Amino acid sequence: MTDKPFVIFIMGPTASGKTDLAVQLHENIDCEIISVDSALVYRGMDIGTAKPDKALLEKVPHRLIDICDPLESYSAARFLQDANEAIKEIQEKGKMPVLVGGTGLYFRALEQGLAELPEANYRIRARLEEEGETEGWQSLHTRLSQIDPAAAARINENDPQRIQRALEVYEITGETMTSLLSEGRKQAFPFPIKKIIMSPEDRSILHERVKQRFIAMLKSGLIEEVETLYQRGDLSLSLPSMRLVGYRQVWRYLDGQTSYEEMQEHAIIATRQLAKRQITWCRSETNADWYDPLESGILSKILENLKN
RNA sequence: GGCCAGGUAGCUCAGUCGGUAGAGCAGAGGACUGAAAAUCCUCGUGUCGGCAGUUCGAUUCUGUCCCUGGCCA
Repeated sequence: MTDKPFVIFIMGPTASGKTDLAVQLHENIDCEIISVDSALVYRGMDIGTAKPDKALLEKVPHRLIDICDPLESYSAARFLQDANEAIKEIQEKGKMPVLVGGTGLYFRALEQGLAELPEANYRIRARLEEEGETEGWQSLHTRLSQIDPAAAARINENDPQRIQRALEVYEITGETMTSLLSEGRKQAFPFPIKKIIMSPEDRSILHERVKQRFIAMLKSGLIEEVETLYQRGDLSLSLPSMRLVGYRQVWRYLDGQTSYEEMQEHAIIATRQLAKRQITWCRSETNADWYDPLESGILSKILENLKN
């Protein structure tokens, strides 16, 4: 429909109807879909991540779904590489890439690039983790403030994950995170982007959808899905995959730490909070067109919009 | 019907030896560079169940009524 190789981003909170829109676009324009969602990459985690079902994926393939085992951890950097590759392939076929998902960091990494930082080193992380547990994270924060005062000022002393990362970067490279970041982001996105944000105007509607969706997940066998993962024996709550909204709560329930009712309530709450964070991320997007999924005739508006 | 324990923020509760009250959770806003569905930060006025009494002053003490739970009939 156009000669310019632009791409479409469809962003928005969980349960907002992003996937439906992507599928509708697929029916109307010559495009292929790339998932931008850190949760959909894991194999065997279908119900709890509200992944499009097999039949739909058959009809409308999504890239970057089911690409790693729950034992692995995916990352923004891997996404950047995978997504760029997928975009290239799709464009070579003369089609338009449509990227749809809820992971703000991945969209931003793709659009603006990432700085040249070292990749995670799990040996160092494990050691820092242990030091954090025994000495207290405040103590590691103090250590960071001696190495990289600017990073320590930016990172809250209660934020173990970022303290750990900043120390890790220094241990691997001998350079501070601040100085590496100051060199700037590499490989910014070379194509024009059409950003579409799907988000209900009325938050309470999103809350209700989240609740109904989780109840439906339980009915379709979420407990059994998590039980299969639980019984593998090699997974644990410390893994990113098992910390996902819903999985974490069901895992604790299977572990006997919470009742069924608590599990359900906590999972719904965690999903609401996720949606809120995703909306916060969307608000900081520039040049985005916002649509309310409850509004009628969105598709034709968007198709019209894409012509310009 | 009698006795006992309660009625304080959306929820669970703390507290005020009488000077109109604060935690956790929820919720809202924000941050975000190889874990991001992660990890953090900020934000607390509510007829202290109703009415009356004592008092300069009552959410706090007294009386009474209403409601909830428990025990006894």
